Amino acid sequence: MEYLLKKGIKAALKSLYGTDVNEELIQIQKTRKEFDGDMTLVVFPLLKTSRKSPAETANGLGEYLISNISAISSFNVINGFLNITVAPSEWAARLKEISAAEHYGFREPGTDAETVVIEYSSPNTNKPLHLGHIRNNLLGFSLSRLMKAAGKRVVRTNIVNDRGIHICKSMVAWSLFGDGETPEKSGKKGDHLVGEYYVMFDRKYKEQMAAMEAAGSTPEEARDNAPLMLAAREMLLKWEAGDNETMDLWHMMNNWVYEGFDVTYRALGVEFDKIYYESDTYKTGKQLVLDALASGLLFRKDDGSVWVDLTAEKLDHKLLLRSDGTAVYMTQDLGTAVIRYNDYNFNRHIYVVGNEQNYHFQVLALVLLKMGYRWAEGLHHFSYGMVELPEGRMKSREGTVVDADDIIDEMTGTARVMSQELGKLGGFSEAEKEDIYRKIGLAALKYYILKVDPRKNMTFNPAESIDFNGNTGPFIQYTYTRIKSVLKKGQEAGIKPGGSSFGTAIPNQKEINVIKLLNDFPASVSEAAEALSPALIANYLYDLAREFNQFYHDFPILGEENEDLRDLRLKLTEITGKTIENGLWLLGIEAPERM
RNA sequence: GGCCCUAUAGUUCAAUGGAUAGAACGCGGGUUUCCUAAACCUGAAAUCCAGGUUCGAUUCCUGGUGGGGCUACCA
Repeated sequence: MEYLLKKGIKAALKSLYGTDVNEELIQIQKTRKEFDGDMTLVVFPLLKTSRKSPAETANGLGEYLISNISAISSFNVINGFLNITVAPSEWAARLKEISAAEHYGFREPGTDAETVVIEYSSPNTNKPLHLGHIRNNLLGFSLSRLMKAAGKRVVRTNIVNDRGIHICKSMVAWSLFGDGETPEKSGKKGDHLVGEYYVMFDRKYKEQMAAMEAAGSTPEEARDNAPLMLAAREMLLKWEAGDNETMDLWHMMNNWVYEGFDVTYRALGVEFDKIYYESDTYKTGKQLVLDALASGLLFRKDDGSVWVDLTAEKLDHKLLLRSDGTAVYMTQDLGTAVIRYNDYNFNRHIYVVGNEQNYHFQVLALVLLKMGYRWAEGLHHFSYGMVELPEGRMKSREGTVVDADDIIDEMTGTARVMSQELGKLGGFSEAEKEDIYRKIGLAALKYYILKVDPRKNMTFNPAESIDFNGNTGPFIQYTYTRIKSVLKKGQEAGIKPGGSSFGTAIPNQKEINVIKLLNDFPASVSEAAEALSPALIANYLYDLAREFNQFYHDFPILGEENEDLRDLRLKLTEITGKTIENGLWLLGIEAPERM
């Protein structure tokens, strides 16, 4: 419709002023609610062409459009804005078209579809997932669905940071103080158990340092020579040497963690197609670095460490291999990227990683390009802001971390309390009720996080918990369940939408408002996929749910006597339901039948 | 010090360079004979400061100020 209007305006300008105007000057936007009309042309950019006042120009164009385009029923001019009204019957026709398209808004991947690899989650195996990981997982998962809906071939991956000194720390602490504790014996979730030993390491290490300093050591000596640190370093060396006992311990503890992570991932509803482990990729990275060094692309310092010089790119020197030849983070990521390219031949690779690593990913792409990998141009760091608490940043050392499992439980619990207060779940079994509470609680959590512009830091206040009213996930779910309920009642009453006369009724303004939004859905999906922004979908859904509720509140649907009108409204309801369902799917939020 | 991100009602979030800056929570009023009141209606309340570009700036540019991040032989 917008395209039609644009064409019409171009023709109007040609006919009125005899000029072909650059399309960029024809700015069409949605008419703001407080004015009459559906679409608005901003006439200011056209004044140079018309050489007339804004009002005259707008009126001239309006007259032309109204007599040349039948779909346009009227226009008005305010302050240089030409508000154009599309005939209501035209909107009814649009609704009919929309209802005819089964999966409108979602595209099937063609044979020439881009392959997009999306890496997200990327946990360390020394501690449980926290609130920051939740934002990461939700964004990554939703992005993968957006990409899929936009017709891309999507590979969802996860890289597990399963090696390094930090992993050895929890292994050392468990060996020394664990007394054979296991998840089974303690009843603790595996990742939480391992996390406790990581924290214990840090605490005991600090005690040792304090004792050494009290005995006359300098802080540096204490830091480097505390028995626990020596033990952790020794264990890392043993690990790299493949020592059997160490490897067994490592496997055992990592498996505890993976079992714990799986529970959290399942609760969050996120999935992966392929999981990579740094313990598998770091060697490839090392080899890449050594090859590049041999080709003279890198340089070695006197102490034997290997560096890349990025001063030409306005960055500095970056370490790629330690003086003892071991790999660093960058080394592993180089290896992982190359392995992934070999695995999937991707066109694009999206890394969902926090913005504190902007520099890291800038360097990663540059180093790969320097090594001659042209595909590195397709690497994209999807950089999101941190989740802060009202007291400030979460710090694991200070114990101000919000645990992912805890927050999920808390949200479900809040949903349970709210639901029971409303008391609308009569006739459901306990298990069914729990399932609904879980869906609602998670929707609240997911929506709360996804509706925010990913680039921005966001504040999460666990004490106040999350709203279930207003611009929230449960509000959208609620709207969906109302729709389901109406459709069901209609069915029971034998009212079938879409009879032969469907499309003859003329929608009122509130109905048109809903139709307009439904009409926008496909564009919103591709826009959100383009902009990598689940927040756009979230806000779209809220608009739609609100607009629908306003219509729903004022007009009867099943009780409407006029069959054509009832048909229109039922169809409108049905399509809104489908659209909300699709939109929620994009956000990874479940749509309950009842709540 | 250098580099990057960010600043909007009391709070949490919106706004392709366009009209009177939208919502939600909270606060103040209302609306249930009717398909779900987790709803609907309604009131008060905001663009960090100073310049610049533009017919027009919350948006773009410059300079301040505040907040955050990076600048590790941690990951």
